[in-house]
Formats: sequence, structure tokens, C-alpha cells
Amino acid sequence: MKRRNTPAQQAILAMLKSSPSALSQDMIEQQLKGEADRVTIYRVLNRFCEDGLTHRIVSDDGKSYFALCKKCEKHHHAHDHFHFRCVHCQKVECLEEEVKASLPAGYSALNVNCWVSGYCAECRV
Amino acid sequence: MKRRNTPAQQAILAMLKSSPSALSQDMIEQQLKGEADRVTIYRVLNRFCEDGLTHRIVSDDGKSYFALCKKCEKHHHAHDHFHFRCVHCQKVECLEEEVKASLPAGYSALNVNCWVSGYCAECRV
DNA sequence: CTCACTAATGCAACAATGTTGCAATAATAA
DNA sequence: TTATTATTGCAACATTGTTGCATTAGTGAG
Ligand SMILES: [Mn+2]
Ligand SMILES: [Mn+2]
Ligand SMILES: [Zn+2]
Ligand SMILES: [Zn+2]
Repeated sequence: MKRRNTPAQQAILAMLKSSPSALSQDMIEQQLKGEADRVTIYRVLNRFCEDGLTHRIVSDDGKSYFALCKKCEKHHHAHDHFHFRCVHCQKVECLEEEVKASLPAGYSALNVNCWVSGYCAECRV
Repeated sequence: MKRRNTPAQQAILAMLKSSPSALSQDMIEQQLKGEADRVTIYRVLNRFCEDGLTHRIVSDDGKSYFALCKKCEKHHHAHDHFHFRCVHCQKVECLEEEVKASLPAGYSALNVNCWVSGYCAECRV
């Protein structure tokens, strides 16, 4: 199934590229102001993940956030870093720190989803 | 506001105490087979968290899981451990391993929500 | 034990996030 | 220019969770 280049995809990819923080569907919808349907945004984001352009991080605020893959190789993706969500400005960031968790014997890890929430430097109290 | 002792609460607390894994609302509802309303289960679980009996862990499967507080002191709760979810048998466990994440300068942490998903020892492939 | 107070429950309705079916639209390649 | 079909928009739906409100039932006082 060959991909096509559409305005919605271009706009969303541009947003992700220019944004310093990861984005959720509702953030994108707001900024697009009706340029694309709610469902289209979800579908575009899912496609980006399938294609290895972005990774999805499921937050404890009940939403999924999407961040560009930066250090991933074409066929080797690794998203085992921590994520940070500022409870004040809602910014979501991929942290440098890698997740290192030792599992009980016999367990094997497929995926990691690690969040720290709190105040970012700008929102510090 | 003084708490009262009701059958629903007793049943849910008993389930949590006897279960080796953390439980979600739907798991509890299934096992209770109509003994308690959906909403009641949610309210009981929230009350348990307020009272420091359990802690809530929000999973990347879109559900909240609830686990008894074991090592927490009355007025000092610490839930900064990893959690594991088996993608095959759905079991959710609190792991021993503590989360240690170093944040960027100026950031402060309020809460931590860390998951590893994969196969547990019983479901190993 | 009886009673009054009100915490807890059940039900209906709602909110938020996300997915699916289907007809219409529009990229793309021939 | 045209045919093919990926992508879109809309409506409907699924899941998880919360809220309002009338009813039920713990609990402590008398
Ligand atoms: Mn990647
Ligand atoms: Mn605790
Ligand atoms: Zn902030
Ligand atoms: Zn398992």
C-alpha cells in the first residue's frame, strides 16, 4: 500500500517537526483549527507510527502523545527513554535518560512506557 | 466524613488482598458477577486510594490498575517502583525495582508511572 | 432496640479518547 | 487525461471513567 502525500499529513508532520514537545491529537486539532477532521488526525498519527516516523507514548493523563523518532535507525527503533509531562504547562518531552529495569527471572520485555510528571524548569514553583 | 463498612467494599478489598496481581475495574466487575454496580466499583477503588489503602497505576492499555499499598507508611506513601503487564495473561505486577530517573536541571518530579510490558515467566514463548 | 443522620449504592446520563464503516474526494501513475 | 485506490469526512460506535440524584442501608446516640 503506497502512501500519498496529503495536506493533512504535511501539516501534522510540520507541527511535529517544529514542536519541541510531543503532541497529542487534541493539541494538533486545536492548532489546525478545523483544517483536518478529528478522525483524520488519529489516522495520520497511527500511520506515522506504523511507518516508523513517530513513536506513541501513552500518558497517565489518559491521552497518547506522539513524538518524532530522532535517534532511531530505519529498521531498529528504540524508545526506551523516560518521558516528562509538566502538570502546569502540559508540555511533554522525551528525556535523554534511558530506562533500565531488571525484570524477575523468566520475564521478557517487549515495551516500556515510563513517565515522570511534575514541574518543568519554566513552570517551577 | 466517616467511612462505613459495606459488602461491596469488603468484597473488593478481599479480592485485592488475595490477588497476586493488581486489578482493574473490569476484572473486579467480572469476578463480582453483578454483586456491585460498575460505578460503585470505581467509587470504592477511588476511596481506597484516597485513604491510602491502594495506589493507582495507569497502564498503557488505557486502564487503571489498583494495587494494595504494602510497604507504605501511614503518612508517607512511595509508589516509585516499576510495574509489569503480561501482554498474554494480562497479569499486572508491582516490581521490586525502584525507578531512578534523573531530570533536566530545574525540573521537579511529583509522580512517576513506569511500565514494562512483555511476557511473564508463565506465558513465556 | 429504635431512630435519625448521612455515607454508600444503583441507575441514567454524560464526558473524553479512540476506532470503524462507508461513501465521497483527490493523489498518483499510466 | 483517465483509472486506480489511498485518504478523507462524517456518523456511529466502543471503552474507560465521572457526575447527579433518588434510594438504601451502616452507624452511633438515646
Ligand atoms: Mn523510533
Ligand atoms: Mn502507598
Ligand atoms: Zn511546564
Ligand atoms: Zn503472563
